[in-house]
Amino acid sequence: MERVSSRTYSCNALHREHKGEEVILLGWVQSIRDHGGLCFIDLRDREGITQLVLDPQRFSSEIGRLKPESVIEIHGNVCLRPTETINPALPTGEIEVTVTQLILHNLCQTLPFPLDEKAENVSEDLRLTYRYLDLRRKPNQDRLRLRHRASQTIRHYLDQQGFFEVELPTLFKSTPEGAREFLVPSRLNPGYCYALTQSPQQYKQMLMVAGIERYFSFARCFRDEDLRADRQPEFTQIDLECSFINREELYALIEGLLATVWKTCLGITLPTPLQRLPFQEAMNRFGSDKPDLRFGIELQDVTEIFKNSAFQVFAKVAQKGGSIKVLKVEKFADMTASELASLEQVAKHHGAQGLAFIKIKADEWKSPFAKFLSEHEKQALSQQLHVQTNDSLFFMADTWERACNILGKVRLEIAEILKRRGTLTISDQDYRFLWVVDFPLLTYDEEQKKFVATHHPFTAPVAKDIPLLKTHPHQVRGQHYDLVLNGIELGGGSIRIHDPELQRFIFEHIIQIPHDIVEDRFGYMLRAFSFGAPPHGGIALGLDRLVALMAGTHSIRDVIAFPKTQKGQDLMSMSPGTVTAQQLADLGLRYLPNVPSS
RNA sequence: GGGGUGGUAGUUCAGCUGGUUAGAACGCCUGCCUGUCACGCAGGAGGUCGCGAGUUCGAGUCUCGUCCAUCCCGCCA
Repeated sequence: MERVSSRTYSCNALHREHKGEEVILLGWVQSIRDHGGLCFIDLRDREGITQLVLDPQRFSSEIGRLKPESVIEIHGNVCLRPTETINPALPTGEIEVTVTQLILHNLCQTLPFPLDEKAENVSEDLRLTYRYLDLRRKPNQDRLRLRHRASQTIRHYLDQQGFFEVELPTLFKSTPEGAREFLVPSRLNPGYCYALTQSPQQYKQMLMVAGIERYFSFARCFRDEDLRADRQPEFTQIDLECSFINREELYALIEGLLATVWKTCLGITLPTPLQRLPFQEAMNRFGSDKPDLRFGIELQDVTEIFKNSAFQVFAKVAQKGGSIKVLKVEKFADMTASELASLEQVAKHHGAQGLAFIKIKADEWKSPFAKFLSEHEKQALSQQLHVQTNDSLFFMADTWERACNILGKVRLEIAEILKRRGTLTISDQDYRFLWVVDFPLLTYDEEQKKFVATHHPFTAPVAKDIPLLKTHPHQVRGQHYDLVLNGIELGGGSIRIHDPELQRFIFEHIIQIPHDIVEDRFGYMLRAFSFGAPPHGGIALGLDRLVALMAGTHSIRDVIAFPKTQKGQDLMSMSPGTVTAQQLADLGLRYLPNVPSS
């Protein structure tokens, strides 16, 4: 292979002012158009495309071998194109480079899949196997470029705000309360394991005790759970923590961050401050703790109306302290059987027995349970929901939480249907941020028969609710906040507990972790909090999700250079891979007999 | 752990109630072509129908199992 010459321009740089210049370009062959007596090559690099013109006689051997996506170096002269052949679609469309020398640096084999727009339809596993090829495509290049720009903007902003970027360990210890973890056996400590950090939560709190005051990092986080389009086993969080901060200050800080990123990367001015919604209200109105506010169709509560209904399904729920929630969809009485079926499927998918509905027609209310509806109930519904002819109503009767949740999913599916019908338009460019606040500090776990932390056990209770901890723990609100955008949770955080006595009380008496286990896992934290711990709080934002939303894609795989499949594999490098018996022996490990090994 | 969808040429797909030699487009190969930029024209090669059983005179098509991918539920403090 010949030596690479110094590149004089990128493939997006040359214009008519460069006419006559001798240039050296390097890049990939995007396309070859050989006309017999004249040959064009589109040369592409990261920045753009330049058209090359070659004399096929002079370069016959090279052109004969050349294939798309080969890497070449050319020396040549910038020429103006004949006026009628200017390509206005190309920034370099006024010129072309007449090639005097062509060096083939790397020949490309026949591609396993096309790299043009058709690649969008190619199966993802094939594209992931050849990820280095898929990443050459402009949409993917643009997404990584956007991710870079967002990261740099965030770094700069946080630096301006007085944050230190500190790298924290990813080898930590197991904290089994949270997500399933990746374990890393310790060779030097046989029988002991590290766990890869689910988040650097405990370390960053220690930084606050250490007097760093303001910390951030792009934290790699690891969770060994089943994957989704918006979940990877390893992902990146914008992780930050501040001392001497209250919730209001933190909201303002993050709102400033988002506004800066949106302005810099998308050219969009975000209106701030962002909307806030208490958890209870979010559930009651949207059936979700991460509501999509780009459309209305809100839930309403009609429990009272059905307290004494002849419709036993509803009456029983109402009498037992459950809730009956309803969605009114205007001008939807003409829903098709398949539209109704898809809504029922969503409801059942999330654990409902069925989906009760009423179609409001001019002459009557059509519903499978119409015969149970009294005139009084109809009137009450009409009045409360402002029902009009051709509206449809969807009901869910269950515990408050389940009724809200399921109808919330139905609400999202209704939006999808209305979008398909063309009666609802939801733009990807419509960014509806909100803070969801006032979460309950504790959630009762039916399986474990005890309270668990709604978010994590370090979350501080709202100060005036602290007395309720002993008497009415479920009423205690946490100083937690979730940041939500268009129905997607971007992240969450809280003001933390910095009082060792309160922290110990919550560990041992509220979430009932035995004393010795508390000492083993969290003893160092409690000790640290007794050596002058500042009040502190923070947040972690999912960088992958953030960039995915900015890029207008719903899959975070699109904004991660080398994502893993749903089984957690990297199809390109074929990881995870097997290890030798010797490697296992070094760690003091052995697979069980039924596990295949190399 | 559970449910849905998909797997046919290099790629994307078609292939009807089971029935001759499994097709199309793009890509690939060969030849021709001096203004293309989705170049054009002519010709050609290319298939273990994911894998394994089964039903059948006969299976790409039906059944069962299995593998892979993907979407979702559980899970993700």
